Amino acid sequence: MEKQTQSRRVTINDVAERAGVSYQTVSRVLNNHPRVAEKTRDRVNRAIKDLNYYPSSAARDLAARRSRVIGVVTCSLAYYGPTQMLVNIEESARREGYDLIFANVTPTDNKSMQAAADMLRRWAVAGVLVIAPVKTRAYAALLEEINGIPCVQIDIERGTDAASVIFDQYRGIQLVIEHLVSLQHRRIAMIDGPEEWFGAKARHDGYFDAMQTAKLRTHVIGRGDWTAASGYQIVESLGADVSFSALVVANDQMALGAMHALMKAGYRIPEDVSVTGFDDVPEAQFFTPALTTVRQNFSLLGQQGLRQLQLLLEDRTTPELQVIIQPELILRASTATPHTL
Amino acid sequence: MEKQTQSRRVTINDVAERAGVSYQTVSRVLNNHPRVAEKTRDRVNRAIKDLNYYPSSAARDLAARRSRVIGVVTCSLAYYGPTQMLVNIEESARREGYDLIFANVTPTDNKSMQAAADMLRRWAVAGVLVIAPVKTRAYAALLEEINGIPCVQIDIERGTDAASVIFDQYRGIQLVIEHLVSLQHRRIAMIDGPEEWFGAKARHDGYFDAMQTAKLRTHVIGRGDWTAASGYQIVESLGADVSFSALVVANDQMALGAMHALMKAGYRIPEDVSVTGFDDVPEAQFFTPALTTVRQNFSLLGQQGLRQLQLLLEDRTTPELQVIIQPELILRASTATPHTL
DNA sequence: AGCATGAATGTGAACGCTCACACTTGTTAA
DNA sequence: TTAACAAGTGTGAGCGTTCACATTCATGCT
Repeated sequence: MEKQTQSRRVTINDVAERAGVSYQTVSRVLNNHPRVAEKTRDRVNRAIKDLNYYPSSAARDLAARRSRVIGVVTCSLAYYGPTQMLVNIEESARREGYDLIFANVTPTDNKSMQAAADMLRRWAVAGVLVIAPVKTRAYAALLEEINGIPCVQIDIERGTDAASVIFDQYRGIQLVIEHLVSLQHRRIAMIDGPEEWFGAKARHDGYFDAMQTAKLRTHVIGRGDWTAASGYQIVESLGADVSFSALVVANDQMALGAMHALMKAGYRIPEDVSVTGFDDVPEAQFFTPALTTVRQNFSLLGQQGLRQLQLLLEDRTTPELQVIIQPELILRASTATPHTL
Repeated sequence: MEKQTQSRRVTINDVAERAGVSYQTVSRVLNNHPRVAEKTRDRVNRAIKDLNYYPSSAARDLAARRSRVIGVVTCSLAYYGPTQMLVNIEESARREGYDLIFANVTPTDNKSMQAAADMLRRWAVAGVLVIAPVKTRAYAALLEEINGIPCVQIDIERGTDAASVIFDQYRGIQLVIEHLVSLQHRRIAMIDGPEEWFGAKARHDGYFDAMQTAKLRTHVIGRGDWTAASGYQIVESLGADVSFSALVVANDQMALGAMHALMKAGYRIPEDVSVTGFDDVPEAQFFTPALTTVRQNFSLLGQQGLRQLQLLLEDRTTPELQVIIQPELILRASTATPHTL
């Protein structure tokens, strides 16, 4: 590795000169073109190493009129789910040789959406992955704005007529209800998540339909905002009116808050009330008591998201429009047959 | 907004033609050059809107030989801290008009570091923010590799001789010890975080020095890996040997696990044992009992990180090399004067 | 021997922008 | 009156690549 005398950038021409070939041959080596003699290839790679050369992505994208950048639009990175999605998408993308440019948006903020769309257009990204767990006008505007750019939506409404990857959260809650029913629970209440979230809707619907199948009365005691605080408040506001033996909560954090409030009110878990969560955050196992919950495979989600996008990029057509990933019920200590029986 | 007949990209020339000016004038408008007549500016902006024009960032960066992209290198996005840092950095960067390209690395994995360095060089980023809470050879290699690119390190060793922003975690733990001492605790034990993490070291040192100041014996009962599981195991492995009235845990998750194990062994918190955490994750308030912990201002961290970087970009010199952000003690229900007194 | 074939390499132009400079005006000061 | 200046605008070149095509050279076939 030589030091450069000037701070001028090392270009493909410098490499070509050193290797004694034309710039085009260097370009071929860079792009793994098959018709380069082994010997030449070695010589070029040698020169690249020696000069400490890095191809300019900006120049490549400009000249090739296509980019190797994927845009990721996320929201609500404060929550467990979206963060996991981002990390796993990044991993998949890097493995496939894409760079990631990323924008975090506020689902209700048109400004942030416009900024994200601007960025995606300016960089002429090859494709976009939008994590859109919420239904808002701002999201619709974003999708409209990037119309024409291959796009896969993550964690969106089931049945959406667009390339997407989702978890089967509806089924996830059904697994929970089936489990509780098998434990002899008959009075099963629920705490919903925020109305605008697709996931909250799916979990709600799963509860309703499973309860109907089991011929049980539904009882939604409140709607939280995913935070432990809201779960706590909903249970606390119930006062002495805990007329259920099991409480199905739409996510782990709210379940934590709910358990906290139940125990404060003198209820034992699971002896008096069983509680379940959703997401299986890493801490759930160590809540008191350890939480029965539903696990989602984020790694698979990331992979599938990128795969869908690549299919779109290749032949502009997807075999399955919506990939649905099945969740897994995780049994722990917060559920049991009620003692009142 | 007109539809284009061809899918050819709208360029600066198209805008120029429509506005009846030269491309250079359009460029001036794009870059807010002062010497453009108001009327001309309006006409150009009009044309931009009409044609739905987005300047090509790739072309701009190439021509200008400088980029408006900032690279962010993160690690351990599974944890609360790094995620918060990323989100807040993104917000600050966007506000200042930078785009963010991002790479998540594994601190021990040289491959991932090399991939990150590659990306940063290929994009000729204006600057880099490295979240480096761990001391590893791979990180050192990364910093070496991007030598020459303005770089601010986040959450790094105190006293490091490089532009950086950190939390005063040493002081944070001291606040905890002072609090416990004021509650009459004398046998205060600690659970450390993983050895390679700067934060774990700072928290450990803060404990040692504060205990010495209070003339108390130190007692480290174990070293966890930040997970609730490890906190649980450390306390569980103690068996009946709980010879302390207060347990200072290096983060909230491990504190959760520790509390779980303590309660399972029949100890009441805080009556028998006080427990404290660190980070103030959103759930900490709803642990059972609510956790006394230390809060860190991530928003400020993001702002300061970007500000440091901008100073580096502007005059290549920083007034203060290391910005230190003070933490805040959050008192909750997991600490009290011990009943044994 | 002559010629098509394919592998390996080279050449000019283009991608969409910014930079440095040059050019037109109209206004001000000597 | 005339130079000097500043405001506003335009022109040529170049950033570091890839693309389409052209060229060279060895090889095998008739």
